[in-house]
Amino acid sequence: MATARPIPDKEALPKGARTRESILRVAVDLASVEGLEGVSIGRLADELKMSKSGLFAHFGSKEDLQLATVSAAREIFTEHVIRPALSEPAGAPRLWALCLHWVKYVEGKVFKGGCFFAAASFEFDSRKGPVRDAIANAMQEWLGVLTRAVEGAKKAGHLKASVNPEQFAFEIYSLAIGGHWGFQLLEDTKALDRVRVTMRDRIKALATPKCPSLKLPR
Amino acid sequence: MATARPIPDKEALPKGARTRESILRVAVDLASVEGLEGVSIGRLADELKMSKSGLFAHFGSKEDLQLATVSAAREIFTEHVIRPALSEPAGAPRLWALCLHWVKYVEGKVFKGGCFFAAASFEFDSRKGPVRDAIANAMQEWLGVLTRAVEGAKKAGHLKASVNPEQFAFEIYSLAIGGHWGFQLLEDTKALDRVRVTMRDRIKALATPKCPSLKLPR
DNA sequence: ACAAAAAACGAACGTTCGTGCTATTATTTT
DNA sequence: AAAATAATAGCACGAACGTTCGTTTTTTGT
Repeated sequence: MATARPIPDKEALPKGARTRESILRVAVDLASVEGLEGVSIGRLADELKMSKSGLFAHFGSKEDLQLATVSAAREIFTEHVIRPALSEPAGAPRLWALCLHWVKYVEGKVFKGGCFFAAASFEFDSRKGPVRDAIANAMQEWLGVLTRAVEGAKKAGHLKASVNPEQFAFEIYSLAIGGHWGFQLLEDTKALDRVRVTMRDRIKALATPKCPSLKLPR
Repeated sequence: MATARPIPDKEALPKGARTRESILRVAVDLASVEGLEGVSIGRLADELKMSKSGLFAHFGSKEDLQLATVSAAREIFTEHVIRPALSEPAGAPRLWALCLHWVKYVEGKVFKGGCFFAAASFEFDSRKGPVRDAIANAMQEWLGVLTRAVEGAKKAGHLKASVNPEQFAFEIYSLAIGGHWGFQLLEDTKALDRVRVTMRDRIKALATPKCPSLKLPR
């Protein structure tokens, strides 16, 4: 017979998976502040009020924990930046939405220490191994999303035919990471506003008359 | 009487200072790869074939070692990027020299793991304390150097009067850090070439007819 | 050359690191 | 409700961490 409760809406996941998720949610936050290598199992266990060994059992090793953390961060990133932009029409609006959502994602402290991948990228950029590869992979994909958005804007006739999508996607990415640096390290509260303006200026400089207007928020 | 050796040219520094220097030279290299927090005293001592305690005595604490490492890195950065550019005439040539020397400094692996400050910036960007402040300070100065170079280029009539120096300096910085990311993390060997081209394009887009030509190396 | 000072060492400290085990609880499934 | 399974806790390990201390070696100034 079925369970007496007619509302099986929530928590269909088994206990283990739920715990795992909450561990990873704390792990990504911690990693964005202390770095991925700086997230120790003991520290993580304290934060979650569980035993080191109990937590450890969810992952076979520290490296597996790091890989799981990277992929958890990837999902959160997709959720906050990529997915909302994909619901915008292809072309300049979608490209612009990617920019705006990225900035909002940093501004809104989705991760406590700013963008997880900004930290992880520069932490692992001269190492070897699967963790570095996972990070590089995620970033390659992100750059790919940006590149395709630029291509889409070209196809929609919003950007000039002379635009090089890889080049321009890289430029936008650079502005994003530069803004992150100004915001987080230099504590320049205006940094992210300026990034939005600069991004818009750059898009407009390469736009055709067909390009719809790009609105700054608020 | 003077020493028998008539060539007292080298090593006027006392022993302690010389050792300290060689420690810090290894420390910055190691930090550019493993991160500043990742440089352990034991590891550093192994690398230099000296005892942990002997090395430790040169610095009162790990934090002091980190601060010394930051300022050693700062000197190396100045030597490789800022000083050579200052011998160029103020204006677009000096701004362009800053760009080129920065790229060369990354490309030439002055630090084993790429730019020390790229790593350190993103490692400490959401922490507190004197180490973070020292890094932020150095980066603020670097941004200042870039900003003044843009101002100089405006004054020389090489850049349009409409150029906002802070804005444009930030843009150049962003391209630099973006290039570092492509080069180090994505292992894109063309990344730095593309950065040079993009930087030149951006300068030219804001240049007046008076602006001298900016040559790409090789 | 000798005495004073500085530098380097070796051992030990208390912690924390990642990682095994073996129990003991919770949760599912029957 | 009982049996089977999964999740967590407890404890211990060897290694590495930053740091302290007393001793020995090396450099320096006279």
